[in-house]
Amino acid sequence: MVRYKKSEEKRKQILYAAFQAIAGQGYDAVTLQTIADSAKVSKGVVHYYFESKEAVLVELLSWLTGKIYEKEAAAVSEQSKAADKMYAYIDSVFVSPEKNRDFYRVYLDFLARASRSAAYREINSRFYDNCARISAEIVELGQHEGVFDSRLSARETAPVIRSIIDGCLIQWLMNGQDELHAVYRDYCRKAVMKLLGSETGEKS
Amino acid sequence: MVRYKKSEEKRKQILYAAFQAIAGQGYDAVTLQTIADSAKVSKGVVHYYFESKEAVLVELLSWLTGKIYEKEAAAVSEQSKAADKMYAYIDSVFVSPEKNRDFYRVYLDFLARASRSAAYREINSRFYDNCARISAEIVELGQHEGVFDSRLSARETAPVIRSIIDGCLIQWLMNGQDELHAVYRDYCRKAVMKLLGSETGEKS
Amino acid sequence: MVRYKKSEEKRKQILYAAFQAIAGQGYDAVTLQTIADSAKVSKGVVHYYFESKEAVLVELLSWLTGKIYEKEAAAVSEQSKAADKMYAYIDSVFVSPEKNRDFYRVYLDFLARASRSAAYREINSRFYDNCARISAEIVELGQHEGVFDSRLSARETAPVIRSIIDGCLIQWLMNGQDELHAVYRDYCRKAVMKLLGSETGEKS
Amino acid sequence: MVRYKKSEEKRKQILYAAFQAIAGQGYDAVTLQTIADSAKVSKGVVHYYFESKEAVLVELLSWLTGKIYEKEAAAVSEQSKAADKMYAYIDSVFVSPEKNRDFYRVYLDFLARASRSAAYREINSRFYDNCARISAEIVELGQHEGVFDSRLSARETAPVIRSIIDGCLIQWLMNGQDELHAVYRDYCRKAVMKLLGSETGEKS
DNA sequence: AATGAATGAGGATTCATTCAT
DNA sequence: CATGAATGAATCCTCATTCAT
Repeated sequence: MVRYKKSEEKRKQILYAAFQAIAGQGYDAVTLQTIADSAKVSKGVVHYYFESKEAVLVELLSWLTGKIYEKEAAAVSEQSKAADKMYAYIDSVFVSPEKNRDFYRVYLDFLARASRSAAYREINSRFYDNCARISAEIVELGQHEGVFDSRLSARETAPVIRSIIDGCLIQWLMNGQDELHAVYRDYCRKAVMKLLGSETGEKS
Repeated sequence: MVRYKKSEEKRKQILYAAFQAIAGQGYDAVTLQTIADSAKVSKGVVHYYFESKEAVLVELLSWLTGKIYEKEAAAVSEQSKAADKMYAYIDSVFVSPEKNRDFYRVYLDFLARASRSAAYREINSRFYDNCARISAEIVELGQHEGVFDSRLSARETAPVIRSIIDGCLIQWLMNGQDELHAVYRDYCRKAVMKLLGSETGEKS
Repeated sequence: MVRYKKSEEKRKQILYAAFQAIAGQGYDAVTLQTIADSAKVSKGVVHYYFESKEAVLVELLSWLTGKIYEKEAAAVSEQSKAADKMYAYIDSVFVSPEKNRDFYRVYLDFLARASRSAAYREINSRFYDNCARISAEIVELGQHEGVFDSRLSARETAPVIRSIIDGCLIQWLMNGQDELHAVYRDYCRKAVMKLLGSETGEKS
Repeated sequence: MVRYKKSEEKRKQILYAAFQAIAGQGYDAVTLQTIADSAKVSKGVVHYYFESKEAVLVELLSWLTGKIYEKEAAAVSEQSKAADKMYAYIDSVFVSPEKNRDFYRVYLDFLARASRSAAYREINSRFYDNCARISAEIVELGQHEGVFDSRLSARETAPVIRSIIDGCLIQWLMNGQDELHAVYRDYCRKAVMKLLGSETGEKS
C-alpha cells in the first residue's frame, strides 16, 4: 500500500519543516511534534504523508542532496571555461553563511547516521557520484584547454576536491564565525586551483 | 562535587565503553545501560562518576581528540625532514580501516553536536588548533628546507590539509569498503604534497 | 437519523467485510480502514452507514447469530424424526473447519465483549433462546416418540446441549487441527445422544 | 538478557493487578497505566518486570490456568470415590459467582486471542491436557468401581466433560444473574453424571 | 562505594472520527 | 452520496535520573 500522490505540495512542506527543525535543534532533539508544529500541521498529518519518522528523514536527505546537486550543475553550466566552471562550482556550494550553516548542520547529522545506515549511505553515494561527475568533467575540460595539469586523473581528483569543499565548510561551521565564511571559501578556491596545477591561472 | 580522582581508572573504563558503544550503535541509540554493560559496571556507577550522560560524552570527545593529537605529534616528531613529517602526520591519521571507522563514526556524531553546542565546539577547536600547529610547523620547516612552496602561508594551509584528511576519510567511510582505505590515503598524500608545491618545486 | 434503508445491500457488504476482517485478524487488530478496504469502499462510507465502529460490531453480532439460527432451524425442519432432527441440528453447526474457524473466532471475540456489555449480551441471549427453543422442541418430540428419556426437562436440557456443541467447537478451535473437526463432531453427537438417554432407552 | 529474579513477589502483584483490570474492563480496554495503577506501582515498573504488555498477558494466562488446575487437582484428591471426585472436580470449578465471573471474563478474552495466537494456544493446551487427565483418571476409577459406563473411552469423554463445564459457565455468564450460578452447576453435575452412565447413581 | 529498583517525562505511532469538497 | 485529508487523543515503550539499601 504505497499511499502516494497525496498532494506533493504538502510533502515538500513537511520536508522543509523537518529541515528547519533539524537545522535548529539537531537530529534527535527533533520530534514529530516539532516538525508538525514547524509545518503548521497536526501531528497526525506527518504520519499521513510519511510511513514513519525515519521515512521523513530518508526522503529529506534525498531531497536535500538532490537540490544541492541541481544548483551545482546549473551554476557550472552557466560558465564555459574550465576555471570559471570550477569557481562556479565552489561558489555554488559556498552560498551564504546562513544557508551553509543550516545545510551543513543537517548534513553532518545525516553523515553521522549514514556511517551506520545503508539507506542513508546509498543516498549519499548518489550525491557523491553526481558531484564527482561535475568535477571530473570540469577537470577534463581544463585539461583540454591546457589550463589544468594534464597528468591528473579526473576520476581521482574529484573526491579530493569534494574533500576540500566539505572539509573547509565543516571547519568554518565549527569555528562559528560568519565573517570567516568568505575566508574559508577563498582557502578552498586557492587550494583547488593549486591542486589542479593551474600555476598558469595564478600567474595571471 | 568531590567526585573526581575517585578512580581515574574506572572513568577511563567508562569512557572507553562509551566510545565502543557509540562506534557500534550510534550516538542516540546508546543508553547509559549500554555503556554500563559494555564497561562491566552497574548503571549506577556511571552516574556516580559522571554528572550526567552529557558529561560522559563531553569528556569522551575531549579524551578522544586528546589521544589522536598525541599520536599525531608523536608520529611527526619521529621524523626530521618536512616531507617525511607530513607523510607521518597523514599516516598517523590513516591508521587502519577498523580504527578509522570507529573513530570517524564517533567523531561525525560529535561534529553534528558541535555544530549546535558551544561546549563541544570548544573542545573541537582545541583539537583543530593542535592539528593546525603541527601542520604549520611542518610547512614552515619544509619552506626552510626549500621543498615546499615558499609563497604559501603556513597558517592558511593548515586548515586545507586537515580538510583533505577529514574529507577523504569521511568519503571513505561513506563508501563502506575497507579495501579503499589505502586508496583514499594515497589520494590524501598526493593531494597534500601537490598542494604544498613540492612537486612544482621539484619540477622547476 | 435518516440513515437506514439507504442501501441495505451496502450495509451487508460492510458487515461481511467486518466479519472477514475480524475472523482474520482479530477484533482489536481490525480498524475501520481494514473493514473499508475489505469491503472495497472508502473509509468514509463505513461511517456513513454506521454511527460508529461499535455500531458495526453490534449489528454484525446480530446479523451473524441470526444467520446461524436460520440455518439451524432450516436444517432441523427438513427432518421429521427427533433423532434425525437432533443430528441435523448438530451437523448444521459443525459445517466445515473453515467456516467454523471463522465463526468461532469472531464469536469468541463477541462473547468476551458480551461478558461486560449489556448490548452484546442482549443479542446473544436472543440467539441462546432461539437455539434453546429448537433443542427443546426436538427433545419433547423425542419424548413423545419414546426415544428420549421421558424424565428429562426439555427446558433444562437445552443449555447443556448448547454447552456441548459450543464447548466441543471451542476445544477443536484451540486444538488447531482441521482433521479433528469430524472427531469433535462425533464426540458431540454421541454425548448429546447419551445425554438424551436414547441409548438407555434402547437398552431397556 | 533474561532479566529475572527481580522479586517474584512484585511480578505476582502485577499479574494479579492485570487480572483484576482485565476482569473489570476487558482485554483491550486495559492499558499498562491501568495495570500499574491497579498494582499501585508506577508505569515504568511494569516494563521493568515484563518485556512488554504482551509478556504480562502471556504470563497471566499461564499463571491463571496453572492455579485453576492446582485447585481442581487438590479438590479431587481429597475424595476417594469416583463419583465424589467428579463432583469435587465440578464444584472446584463452580467456586462462586464472583470468582467465576472474573475468571471466565478473562478466560474468554484469552480464548479469543488464542484462536489466533500460537503462544496462547500452547498455554491453553497445557491446561486442557491437565484437566483432561484429571477427568480421565476419575472416569477410569469409576469404571473400576463399576459405577460408570464401562463402554466409555476415558480419553474421549474428558473433552466432553470440559465442554459441559465451560459451556455451562459461559452461558451462566452471558445470562448475567448470580442466582442462576447454582442452577447451572446443577445442570452441569446432572449432565456429566448422565453422560457417565451412572444410572445407578441417580437411582439411589 | 556500588547496586539496581523505581519513577515518570517524553516520543513514535495508531486510529476513530470529523468535515470540506 | 462519497471521498480521503486532517485531527488529536490515547497507548506502548524507552531511558535518564534518583535513591534506598
